[in-house]
Amino acid sequence: MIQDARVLQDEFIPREVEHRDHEMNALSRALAPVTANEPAETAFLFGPSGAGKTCLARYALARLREAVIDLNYQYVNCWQDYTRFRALYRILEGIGSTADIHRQSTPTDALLERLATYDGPEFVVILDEVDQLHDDDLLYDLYRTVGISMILIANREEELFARLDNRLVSRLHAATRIRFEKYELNELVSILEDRVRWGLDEDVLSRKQLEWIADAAAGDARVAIGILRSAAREAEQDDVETIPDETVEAAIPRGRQEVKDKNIDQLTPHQKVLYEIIRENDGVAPNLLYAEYNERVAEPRAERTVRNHLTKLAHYNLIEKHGKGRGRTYSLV
DNA sequence: GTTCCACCGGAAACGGGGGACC
DNA sequence: GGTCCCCCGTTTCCGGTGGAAC
Repeated sequence: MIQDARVLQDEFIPREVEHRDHEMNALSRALAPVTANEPAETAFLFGPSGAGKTCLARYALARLREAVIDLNYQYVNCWQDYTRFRALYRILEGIGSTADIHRQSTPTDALLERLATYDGPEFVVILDEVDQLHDDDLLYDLYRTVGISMILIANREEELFARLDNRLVSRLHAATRIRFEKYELNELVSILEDRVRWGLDEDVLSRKQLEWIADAAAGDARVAIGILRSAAREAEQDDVETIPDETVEAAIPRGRQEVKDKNIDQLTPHQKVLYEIIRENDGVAPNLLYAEYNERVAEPRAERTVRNHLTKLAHYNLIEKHGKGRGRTYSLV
């Protein structure tokens, strides 16, 4: 059944990217100066999750590396590396320059200094989920650093610009901005067809079944591939030659849940308790939520910290905040 | 329409933990 | 071993907001 499981993984970079020609051309134009050993234009990729932003950025750099012998690049997920220090540390990893840096004693300025003295080949940094950076100074730092080009990725353009200060906004307005839309049904189907062709036995799924999966994924490629992965895994265990409808049907909620579970796994114990309370009490009000949290946890954190945790849960797309002020409630997505 | 106040989130301070240096 | 410095999760403080109550 499964010939190459890698193509069903989220991190997989395909040999060709479909339905993103316009976006790919725009990104390639922005990166083109690198081929002449010049810094690329800053590129800004916006759009909903599962629209192929990260995939396209990685793909474009992979293509670029085929054309340019000397090129360094580094991928930074600002959701995980959200402080200035951590993001800089990750960036320096891209040029193998972190051996003597200690996470709890080296000053951030020392990392900046090291980056400033970098004189290797052109260096492209992908900052994914850039709106999650706690300190926007990092973007200034990188703008000022010679020899570093940036690809910035975020979900919502307006939200990001709203919190940046004017100097940065004017610079970013000059950047190449590339907007991604959700995939259309037929686009998702053809993405799935490719994955089946590259990774599974021939004809294990009918066109109709792929349409079904694509429809359930609602424009999100990550969810679509998650469902496909779940169905293929199940069918492999059952040792069948084609995937029956029942397996596809069962894989739809499971595939969605897998995407969710990946996020839940990254939560801290306190965040997991909050998620659990909201799961059990849909539409819970803040005061009740805090009270219940205090009940369940041995050493509860302050309310302000809890609010930070809730913001995090909302950003992971695990919970939703409804209403404002006294009308605020929390529920699962 | 006005007042009240629960709630939010920014900013700054605090303190734990860990490495460097003497 | 003592002291200093640094990062970072957490806490404290507080002004702004908007729905509820009057």
